[in-house]
Amino acid sequence: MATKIALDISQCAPAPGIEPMARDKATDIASLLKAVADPTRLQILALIRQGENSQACTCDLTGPLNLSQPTISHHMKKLTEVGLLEAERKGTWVYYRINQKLWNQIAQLFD
Amino acid sequence: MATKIALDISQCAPAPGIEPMARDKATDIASLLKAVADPTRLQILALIRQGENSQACTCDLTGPLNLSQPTISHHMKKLTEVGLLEAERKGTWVYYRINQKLWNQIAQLFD
DNA sequence: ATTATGTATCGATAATCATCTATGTAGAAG
DNA sequence: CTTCTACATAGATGATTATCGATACATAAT
Repeated sequence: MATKIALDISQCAPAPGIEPMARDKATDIASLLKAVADPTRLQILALIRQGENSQACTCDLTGPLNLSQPTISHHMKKLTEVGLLEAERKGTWVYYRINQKLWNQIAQLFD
Repeated sequence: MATKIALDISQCAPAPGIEPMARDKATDIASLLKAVADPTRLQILALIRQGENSQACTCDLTGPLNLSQPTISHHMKKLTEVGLLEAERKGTWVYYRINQKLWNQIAQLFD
């Protein structure tokens, strides 16, 4: 005798063909966004953008942000590592500029 | 006899009138960006955007992302707390949609 | 050489967080 | 009422990280 199979229509059935964004890509984008997702670094970026020639050195930032020089240096490294800042040494100073191309690419992530 | 004062031109002298972005504002923006700056949540958002009606429920995501249900639930909460996701209950399911207005505002942060 | 200024690195610490298992809650169906 | 499915919450844990003081490195000036 044939057993009746309950056709359970109310099961969660995610679309089988749906593939998530590649984990590597997601991790890369997350690293970039993580660099920006910090209040101090947002303030740093804003200060650089409004600075003369859109650049600034570390010592320009410790005062306004009321943070120690190693802390600022730490943030500059984070932002430079992901390519969002570019550094140029001039004498004792190191000037940081924003990588506009990468900056624009962030905006495009949210189109 | 007048003493000669050394005019030390090579001191770091940040522009005095420069005020940094308000800390509260920076913290708010950082909170929003922190919610997005995670590989799993980026995958979740991408899955929702490519899903039917641009929405998805939790059980649609555990499979493709290979994560436990509580972990997915945790991420949904994070995204909902900052307003990036909106939840609607329909029976046992909870459907999540993206808040397009806020999504667009993120892009405008990088104009 | 020595000193002074700007920057980077090191080591430590406290806080945040992504993930899990276990458990609780809510709605639907028998 | 009991059971099943979907979702949420609690507690624990290991990893990451923002910050600092101390110290090292780099460049310029005396």
